[in-house]
Amino acid sequence: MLTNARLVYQPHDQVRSINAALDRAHEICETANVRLTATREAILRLLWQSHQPLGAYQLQQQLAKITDKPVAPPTIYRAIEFLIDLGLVHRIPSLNAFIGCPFPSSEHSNIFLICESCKTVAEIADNRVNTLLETLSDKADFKLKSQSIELFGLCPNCEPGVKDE
Amino acid sequence: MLTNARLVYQPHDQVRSINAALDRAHEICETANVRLTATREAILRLLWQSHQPLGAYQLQQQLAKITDKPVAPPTIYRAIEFLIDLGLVHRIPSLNAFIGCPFPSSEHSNIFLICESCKTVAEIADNRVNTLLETLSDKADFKLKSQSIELFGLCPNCEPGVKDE
DNA sequence: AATAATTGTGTTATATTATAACATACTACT
DNA sequence: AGTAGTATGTTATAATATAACACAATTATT
Repeated sequence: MLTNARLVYQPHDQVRSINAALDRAHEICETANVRLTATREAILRLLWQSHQPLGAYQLQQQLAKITDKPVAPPTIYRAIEFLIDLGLVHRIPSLNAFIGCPFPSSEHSNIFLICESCKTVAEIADNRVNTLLETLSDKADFKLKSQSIELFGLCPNCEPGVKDE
Repeated sequence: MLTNARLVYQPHDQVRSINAALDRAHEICETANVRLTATREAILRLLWQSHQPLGAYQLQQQLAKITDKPVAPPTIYRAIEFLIDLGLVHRIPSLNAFIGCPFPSSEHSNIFLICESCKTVAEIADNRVNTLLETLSDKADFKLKSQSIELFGLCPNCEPGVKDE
């Protein structure tokens, strides 16, 4: 099981992990022979900085603060689409919002743990889930291509009494 | 495994199954002591008639054809909310659309098989998925409450060559 | 280096989905 | 019939997303 749950739920060295992730993103773009432009990188950084998923218009506002050159929705959506295609960002359909992917290289289908209280989203990838869903799809004669799995509940920081070990 | 895949993917006696389902819906409402009004029933019927999920504004259009008394969006959304609360209808977040639930009494979490070609949606409920997702949530110290599982791919009618047995 | 081809962004307008707020009507109970 | 609760009507608008076309930047080609 691959997950960023610990990172998301506990304090850690954000700056370092984001810089490492951005380096990784640049590599990925170089390999794919596409450009991680300033706008795209800025949006990716904003998404990685936030453990809450951000909507397109929230990204627009936050960008405006940084660059003081306001950017219109189409640009935001185009950048998001670009990042999603590379697997660097995911869309959370039930929230109409986007979140940075912590392990972009993985081909696993991703499972999102969405905290209904603090809105934090952690991510899990697990092969058994994929296998099981494949099996079920087969039984229904359904040719599975991709999937979106969203789990709603309470993260350890919001679930009272359980956190201490 | 509980599923309506066969019903959805193959021709069958629609009228009869819808009437049976509507009877069932009336029972459920009576038990819950709530009212299945004309508008609510009409929307439920439309959703059950369609194997494709319908958006709120599609429902509005279709209602207009039947009743020639046009209904505004808030009414549509209110009816949908009512039906969702009773478990008679589900929202498909990635499509911003709604679909009738074939086995409303079940407490199982539902898995949607969304055909990317014909947009037909079948539904599966399977306990092993629930169990597995529970286990994974536990490991991440996440208190699971509900879930949305959407599978994208091709239904047997759209997947070339596979259908015949 | 100049030009063409490709890719990315700006800009305007608008489509699509969803809800807020308040008024009116309907239903069930006493 | 009167009243409380529930449901719908109505108007306006919020929030999310995209179409269409112009312009700019980057890369490739000669």
